[in-house]
Amino acid sequence: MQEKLRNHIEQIVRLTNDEFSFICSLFTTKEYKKNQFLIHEGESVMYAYFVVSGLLKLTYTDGTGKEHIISFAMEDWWESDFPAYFTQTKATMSLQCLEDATVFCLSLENYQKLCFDIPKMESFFLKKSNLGFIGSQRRILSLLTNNAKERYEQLLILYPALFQRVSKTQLAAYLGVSRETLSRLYS
Amino acid sequence: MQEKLRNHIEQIVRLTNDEFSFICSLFTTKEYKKNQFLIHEGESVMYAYFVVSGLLKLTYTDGTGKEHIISFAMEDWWESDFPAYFTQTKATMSLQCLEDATVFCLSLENYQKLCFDIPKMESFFLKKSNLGFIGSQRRILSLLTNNAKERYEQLLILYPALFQRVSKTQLAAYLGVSRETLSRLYS
DNA sequence: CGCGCGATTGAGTAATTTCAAATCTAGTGG
DNA sequence: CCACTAGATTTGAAATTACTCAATCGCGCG
Repeated sequence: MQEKLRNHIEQIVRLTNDEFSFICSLFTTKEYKKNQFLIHEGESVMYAYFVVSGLLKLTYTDGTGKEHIISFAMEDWWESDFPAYFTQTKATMSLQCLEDATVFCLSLENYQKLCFDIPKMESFFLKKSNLGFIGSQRRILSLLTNNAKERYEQLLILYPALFQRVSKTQLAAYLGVSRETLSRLYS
Repeated sequence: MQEKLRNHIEQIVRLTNDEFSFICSLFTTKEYKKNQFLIHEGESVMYAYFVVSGLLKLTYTDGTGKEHIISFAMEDWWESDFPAYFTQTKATMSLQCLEDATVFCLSLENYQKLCFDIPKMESFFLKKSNLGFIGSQRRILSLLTNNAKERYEQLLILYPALFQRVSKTQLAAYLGVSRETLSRLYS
């Protein structure tokens, strides 16, 4: 199972067996059931998570109680409430399972140790972070530029797998429209 | 003038004089006048820019000719069409001066050299990238959660300086509403 | 003075939301 | 095999919000 993480990292930097053993020693493994929370709004954020299997959603609940989905996290994705993780403050978002999931957990302390002890891992995280930033900008652009229907179709092209796995209600919360409007779109 | 860059970097990592001299040797300086383009859609993206002074906007023009502002870049900000910069492909965005500007230019080659030769700079860029990612996520959340009026007020709180420097038309293009709608908001 | 640019206002139109009701679907137990 | 239920999805209709297009206003500058 650790091999999944290794393959993932080695798509960007090469690792020796010793290095990878060390890396593994800094992660713990956890299993969650559908609907369980990995991060609960208002509580401390202990870990960043690497998703081995399953599907998560990162959400924010606004003042009126409406839930918005900042991102989905599937296999091979990293996810956390990063603002809270990096600053060690309370979560403003929640991270919850849409399917049973297995994740590797990395504490901030171990993240820093990883960066410090294995410079290659710092390169790895830098690349990942840049890609994450670029992805977020693409999403901003999509929200600014496209209407709900176009956003829906873009998402369908970008992540076709999602449509088998999440309800339209969840997709609507990601796209930023009401589920009724989304339902009326594909006519 | 280089001191601005040094201060900026040293807010995150400490530098020796030698290190900083080397860093400086990898940047070139350029001056632009208001309305000039640093990056033009469809052309190659040679540099990432550190803004010494002035104000830039990163824009995307959609199929109907409407311009959307992905971000403003003021003093001490890094900006580029990063997707095109990192992959050395043609720009899909444009970077243009809203005010006369002085920038330091960093080629991708020199960026990589910087990361490779001075690991501290890799740490610096990782931290910056994480902050950029977090900022983008905040913006996504704001677009999903808040209506135009709330977004306007948040922006006002976050970057009060912008309001002295940018026309309402530009602000509207950033907030994702028409300038007429923005005009009607603050009643 | 008059031009040009940005900001504002008005009126009609289009898109989206909200709330409520109806329909569909998968799983359960009889 | 069928009835039943919970959850998700769809539909309807009214209300709200934002957009477009056009006209007007305000101001600085040659």
